[in-house]
Amino acid sequence: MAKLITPRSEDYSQWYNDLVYRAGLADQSAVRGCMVIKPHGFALWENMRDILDKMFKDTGHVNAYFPLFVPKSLFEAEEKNAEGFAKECAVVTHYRLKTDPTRPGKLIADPEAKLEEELVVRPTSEAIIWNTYRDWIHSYRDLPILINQWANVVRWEMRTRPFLRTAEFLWQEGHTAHATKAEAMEEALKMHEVYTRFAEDYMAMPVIKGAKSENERFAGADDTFTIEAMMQDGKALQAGTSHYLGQNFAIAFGVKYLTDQNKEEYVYATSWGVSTRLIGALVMTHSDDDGLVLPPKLAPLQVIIVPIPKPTPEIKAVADKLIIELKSKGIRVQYDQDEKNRPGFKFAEYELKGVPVRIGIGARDLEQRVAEVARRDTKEKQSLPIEGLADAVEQLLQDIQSNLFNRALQLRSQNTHSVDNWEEFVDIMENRPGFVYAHWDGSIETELAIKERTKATIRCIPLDSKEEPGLCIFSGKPSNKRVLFAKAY
RNA sequence: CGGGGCGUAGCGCAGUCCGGUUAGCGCACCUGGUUUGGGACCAGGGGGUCGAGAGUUCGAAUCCCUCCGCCCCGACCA
Repeated sequence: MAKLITPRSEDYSQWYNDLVYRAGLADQSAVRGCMVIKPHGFALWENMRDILDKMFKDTGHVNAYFPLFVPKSLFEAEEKNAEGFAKECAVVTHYRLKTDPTRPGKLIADPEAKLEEELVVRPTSEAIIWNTYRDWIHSYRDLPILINQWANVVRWEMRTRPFLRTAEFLWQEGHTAHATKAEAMEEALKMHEVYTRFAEDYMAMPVIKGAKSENERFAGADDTFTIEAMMQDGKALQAGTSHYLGQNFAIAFGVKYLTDQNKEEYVYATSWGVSTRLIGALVMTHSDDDGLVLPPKLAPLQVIIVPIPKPTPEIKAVADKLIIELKSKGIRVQYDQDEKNRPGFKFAEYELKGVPVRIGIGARDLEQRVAEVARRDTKEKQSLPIEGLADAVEQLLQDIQSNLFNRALQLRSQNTHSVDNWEEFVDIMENRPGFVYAHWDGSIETELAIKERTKATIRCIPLDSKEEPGLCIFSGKPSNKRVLFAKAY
């Protein structure tokens, strides 16, 4: 049978594309830049969404929903935000179609039905939300407001890649309002921490926590906190951001409240989001040439039981009992009843889909009361007694989860360097992409010059980076700490 | 928007340069049979406005013109 997936070593980005389509995560759509998220991909997103949603609720947030369309006049209110997103906005100009008088059967936007005010399809919702918050907030007693929304947004990108960058994507966006700067900053950092925990504990994806440089900051934010992950090709992927917005939006939309001293003050804001991009991150962190490798905590299906060579009543009886035990432990498991395909085909198929554990049961196994247990991450197989198998599988799933994290962490360490001279910096970026900790003089000019020459950008100023006197890798000017450089997705 | 590539069955492709019966192959699909511990085999079968439009010609997947779409690389970006 022909190889379905381009090997990573041959062409990493083709490998990624092949995988996304072959594993049934997504399909191309009739709309340029937009994809169809197929059931397997959406199941992953649902698992992510459910876990994140619980984490948000546990930190005091509630969900709401705001409109897809933003009147242009609102959109332009916060200037930096508007400017930052303006060049990638889809705009609704008409509200009706009519048949084309010159081409029968064809439709045109009805020139009589031009909108008086054009509507921007939200690239993010700060504008519409802060316009609403103005009406909701009058007193310190109305604060804080801790709202999240699950939504789609549109950013008209020139070049798109499935999950990593699409014109329309699904995400969540938290928008909070606070009485004080300290409280808003605390919120921004708290959600940054939530994202970190989600990435590391659930996605098994180690991340570097840091602040964005001014140049890379969210348009309209005073501070942007990011989690940056390393993909298998050594490139960085921004996996989630949390913004301290200061009073920028409050001022732009006139959102003021009275303090307990009856003094009028502007509100402080945060916003934070992660998107379906995380699915791309997941794929590029763990998967291999045989297909997806999914962390058990997020895998739509955690255990598949394959009868060998095909279903029999005897195997089914054993499988049914095992399924009851596994399900009672909250494990997502299925028994493959299909008679058409042979075991080898099924093995390949479940590996492609990333199912963490496969249990093979055949007549030989039944005689000895054992089953063949195969783990997706290492491809190791072992024969284990059916007695107590559920416990062993539960343990194995945990092992896989932590092995994936450790493996990713190891890959990151191997490709992370501390660099003090420009030649070495250039050599790494050109020949063995990875994370580079280097001194930077803090200026935008230097940052842009480095990007120009090497394509590497400052991914973040790590929160835990130590004060350490040094000289800027590019300008030679003094610097007091290292920042994280990498080529980025 | 620049540079490259590609549109022929659900998918992957050959055929196009040099026009010529009924447009072909692999995978997938359907039927029957034999198989079955790592992507089975045999036999039979279904499926095509050859991206669209216009043109040249006795005759166009093939030549000319126009248009549309997609993919990759670059600029932009979560």
